[in-house]
Order: sequence, then structure tokens, then C-alpha cells
Amino acid sequence: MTAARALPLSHRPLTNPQSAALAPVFAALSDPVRLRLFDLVRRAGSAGVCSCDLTAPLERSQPTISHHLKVLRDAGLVQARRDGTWLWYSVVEESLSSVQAFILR
Amino acid sequence: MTAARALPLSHRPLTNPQSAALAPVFAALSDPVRLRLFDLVRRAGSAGVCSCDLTAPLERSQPTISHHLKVLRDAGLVQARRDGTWLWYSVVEESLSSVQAFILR
DNA sequence: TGCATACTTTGACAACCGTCAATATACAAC
DNA sequence: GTTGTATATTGACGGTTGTCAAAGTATGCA
Repeated sequence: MTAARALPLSHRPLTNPQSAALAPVFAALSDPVRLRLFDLVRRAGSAGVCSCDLTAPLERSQPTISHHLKVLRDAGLVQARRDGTWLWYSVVEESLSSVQAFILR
Repeated sequence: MTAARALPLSHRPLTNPQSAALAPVFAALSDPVRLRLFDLVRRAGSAGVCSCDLTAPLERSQPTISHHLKVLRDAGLVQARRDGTWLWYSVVEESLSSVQAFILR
């Protein structure tokens, strides 16, 4: 007996362009520090979280956190809004929809 | 206005062990060839697909496909069953549940 | 035993990654 | 402008990754 699925398999195999677009999103989430980073940003909701509050809990240097935030930004998972010297990070809503679509594909 | 969510955020931040366990699954799916590979295996259903039928569509050498299949196996995403000289690959059902849980977290 | 087929392992290579110290940039207050 | 704080960029380091050719292992068959 096959396992139950919420949706039927899509008709066509994943194309080369589709996989090329999807892989960077998975890659952005393939590091433990970035996973926790993304989780912390998401928990902050629409208000966002100051980048300065992300360094201590992740036990990495400030440049390392900055680097990881850039990876998440480049993948379209988070966005930054400047407020004076501070940068407030928040998740890009629906940014995980491509991952969700792949799971349910 | 915040975006609608199917579920509320979980109470506690992602822990270090949790992220360490989840990251390899994302890493296994972070390569375009492996994404298409996983997709092809999944489409084969419970019957599985012979590894020999996966080399041509992905335009990679046979050792490279073997390598990628091992990465997917090590991540617990697919499994192999031997039948004579052939190996039949099929997806491990529920293997994406940790990814799904993270998305809905 | 020998041969053929299916797959894995090894070794090599360039490219990429996570990390930090040092340095640079941006902004605010004075 | 100067000084201070917040964040980004650069450069370097060891470690990992995707790839293939070559060689090795496993199974089936004559």
C-alpha cells in the first residue's frame, strides 16, 4: 500500500530551470546557524529583529552573522529595513512557498 | 497586517541540536541535480526506479549519480532495494516531514 | 572459471563554504 | 569635523563539494 498524499504528483518531472531556482533556497537553509538565524527572525514577526540582537545567541562573530544574513537575503528569505544605525530584519512572507510546493509536488 | 499562518509559531526557538539535525536534510536538497534526482525517484512511487535509468536524464556520469544517490540515502530521503544486479530506489515516506514541520513551525 | 553488467570507491581537481580578525562604511550626536 | 555605534566588506585559513576517469566490488550467467 502506498502512503497517503495530500495532493497527487504533478504531471511533469522537475525541470532543469526549476531545480536551479529551488536549490539556492535549500542551500540557504542548509547551515545550522542560518536555520536558527531564520527562525529567530521569523519569531520576531513583522516588527523584525535588530541584527545586533542576533550575534550573541548564535555564538558567532559579528561578521559571520552579517555574512549569513546576506546569504538569507540573497535567497529572498529575509529582508532588512534601516532605522538609523540599526537594521531590522524580517522574513519575506511566502518565501518558503517554493519549498512547500516542492514538498507537496 | 501580518500574513496569515496555518499554525501559530512554536513556543521556543529552534535549538542547536534541532538545527544540526535539520540542516543535512536541506543540504541534501541544495543541489539542482539531487533535486531532480529526488523528484525522479519520488515519481516512481513504491515500485521504485532503477539507478541505471537515472543517469541519462540527468546528464552526469554514472559515478556522479551514484555519489548523489548516496548523499540522498545518507540524509534518509531515499532507500535502495537490491534485485540481482539492479538497485531499485524509492523515497522514504515521511522523510520530508521535518522540513514540513520547519516551514509550519 | 570466465565474462558481462550494475554499481561503488578512490583519487584528483577546481570551486565553494564557514569562520574570524582587520578594515571599511553608514549613520547619529556633539 | 570628530567621536562612537552598528553593520558590511575584505582577505585569509582550512574544510567541504561536484565532477570525472580509473579501478574495484557484486551479482548473474554460460
